[in-house]
Amino acid sequence: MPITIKDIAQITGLSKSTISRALNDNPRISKATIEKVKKVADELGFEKNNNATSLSTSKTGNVALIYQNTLDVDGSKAYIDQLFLNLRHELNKQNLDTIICEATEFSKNTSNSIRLIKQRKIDGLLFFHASISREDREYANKMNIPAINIHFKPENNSNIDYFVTDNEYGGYLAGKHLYEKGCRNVLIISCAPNIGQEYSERTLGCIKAYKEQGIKLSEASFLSITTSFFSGYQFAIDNSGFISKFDGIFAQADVIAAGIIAGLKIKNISVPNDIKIIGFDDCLYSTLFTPFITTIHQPKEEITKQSVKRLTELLNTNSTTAGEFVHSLIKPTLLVREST
Amino acid sequence: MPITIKDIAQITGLSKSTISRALNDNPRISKATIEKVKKVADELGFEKNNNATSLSTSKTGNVALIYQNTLDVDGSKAYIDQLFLNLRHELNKQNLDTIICEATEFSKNTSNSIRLIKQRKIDGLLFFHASISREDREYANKMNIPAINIHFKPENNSNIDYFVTDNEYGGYLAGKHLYEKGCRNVLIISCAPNIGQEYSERTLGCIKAYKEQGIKLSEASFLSITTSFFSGYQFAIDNSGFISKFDGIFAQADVIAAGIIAGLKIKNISVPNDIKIIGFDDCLYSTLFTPFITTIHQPKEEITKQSVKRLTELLNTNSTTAGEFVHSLIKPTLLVREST
DNA sequence: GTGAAAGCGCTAACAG
DNA sequence: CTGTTAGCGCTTTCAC
Repeated sequence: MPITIKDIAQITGLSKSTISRALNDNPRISKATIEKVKKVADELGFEKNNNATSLSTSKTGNVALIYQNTLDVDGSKAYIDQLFLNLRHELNKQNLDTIICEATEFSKNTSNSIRLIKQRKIDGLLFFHASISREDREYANKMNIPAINIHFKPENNSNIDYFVTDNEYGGYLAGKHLYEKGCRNVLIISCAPNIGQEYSERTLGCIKAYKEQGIKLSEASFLSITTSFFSGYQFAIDNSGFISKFDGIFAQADVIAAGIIAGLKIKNISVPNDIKIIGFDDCLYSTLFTPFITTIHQPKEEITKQSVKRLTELLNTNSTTAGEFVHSLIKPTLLVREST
Repeated sequence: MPITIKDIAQITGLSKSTISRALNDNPRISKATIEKVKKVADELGFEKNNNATSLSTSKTGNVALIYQNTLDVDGSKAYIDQLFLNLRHELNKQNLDTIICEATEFSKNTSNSIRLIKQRKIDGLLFFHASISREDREYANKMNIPAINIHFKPENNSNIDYFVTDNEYGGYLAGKHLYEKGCRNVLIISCAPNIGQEYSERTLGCIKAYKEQGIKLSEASFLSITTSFFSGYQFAIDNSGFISKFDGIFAQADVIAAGIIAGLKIKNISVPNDIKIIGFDDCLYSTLFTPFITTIHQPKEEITKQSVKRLTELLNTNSTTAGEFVHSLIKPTLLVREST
């Protein structure tokens, strides 16, 4: 029923191999033949059977997007789905289809990425995951399947490419901005849990910015709360006295910043008049209400663009990542709105 | 390099076909042989080359999840990603991998689902889409590829299975609840745009509930705003006078309900004391702050469970949907919180 | 510049 | 219960 190169061969009076070559723009085939073949193929609405192609070339045109089983779509990770959307769009532009999959098979507790490689369902891997197992990475390397970490720096930096936000620089930008807005006594609110050190790096950056100005931030002003709107809200209400001793807050997630602002409103503490606050992420929470939140924009466009570029390069040149891993920290940017 | 059934054949001294049969639990093979073969396969970490299997069986073990190119992940569709997460999890349980893909290829403006079918990359289709083209549906039917619409009722109901929230019933539940809470003068806020009629159905249900009580809601109290937090917020602030003539609001999306409550707070109108408000969806917006929002819970668990069940049935029995389409309206439930 | 034939790794008659 | 053989639809030597 579905149409094959054999059909095209019969119609054009050429052989199957010529059809195959023509469709692949093989230079040994004459322009005229190529055009003729493609014309017939188009008219018939022909598409190659991908399984047959994959069987002989070992290339599927698919990449896997692997995410954590525990992925929290609400709350802290509000911006992830935009990243995914971007990513699939970029991949599609490169004629790649995306198989999206949890890291492990729950029932058997076995690795989905290893399975996909073994089944020859994919050509490459994109890990959106803070703690990929060593086995997964090593198997991909061994099998010559390009693998890239996006957004999360893997706990063991060594043997995988990654494209990740430069969190320390983001923290630095936040600190510098608060300083420039006149804040001299800053409260730093990190998020828990701190997988992949991203939050401590943000803290570090902020400290650095103040150090440059000769100000040493006190350890007493670093704390950490759960990454949710409500925990920020409740924190502000319960600790308004403590908070009002500061003139600036660096909340390391917009969702927390939004919660805190809402809580402070209840306590009649005005942002940015009484206290300034800067968030991190640039996700939906930063523009829920007024004041819109000044924040550090995660460079998700750059992350997707660069990682897809790297991936397609590796796929096209058939080269391994092994031996020359790209570890890229991508600089986020300051986005000034109303809360500072 | 990768291991094949040929290797297993050599090791066990059996033929390739016996290995193939044993791995597929063919009843003609003895228990003993099956066990032996599987043991060796396990020890070698063998997985079948899916391309080879697909080529001979025409089954890939993949399904496509097709979504609208314009999918808005923030705002109105906050609960979609939970649905997707659920869906992939259910599919994975059935040993199906998910290829996730936009409906059309932007550059060529051509259908991705038709391409995937032609390329033999998938066995079935899940459309998360309000307006699938006729061509897509018809091609799937013609090629005997099961296709199912989830969440959205297709504009032309006829020739595709669907599993969709019973929106009219949801509206009815909302109306009934407001009535029981004493509201006699209700404002209905629909969302724009109203693709797939879902919002007008919610309105209809609410009207019906009041009609049962002998109350005719006035057309003057039906309006429609953009589906975003801020538009709800601004609406409330700009129209607090108008709003306070009512004792209840049915906001047909939680995100709007949340925005309205925030706006009313600014105007010192208290929810639920001065006015009661019920939302729709049960997404992250309904528990951002106090008062937590009473809402209609979209039955996403049931939608995913039922549609995956139907899909796997069709895949396993190799039957067509054609001629006996399942059109399922799944009842949402009332979730009473603090705003009513 | 094009064709014949073998092969990718499985499955499925057919045979015994 | 197991083996032999052909075939799925492409690609790719090798030949001309």
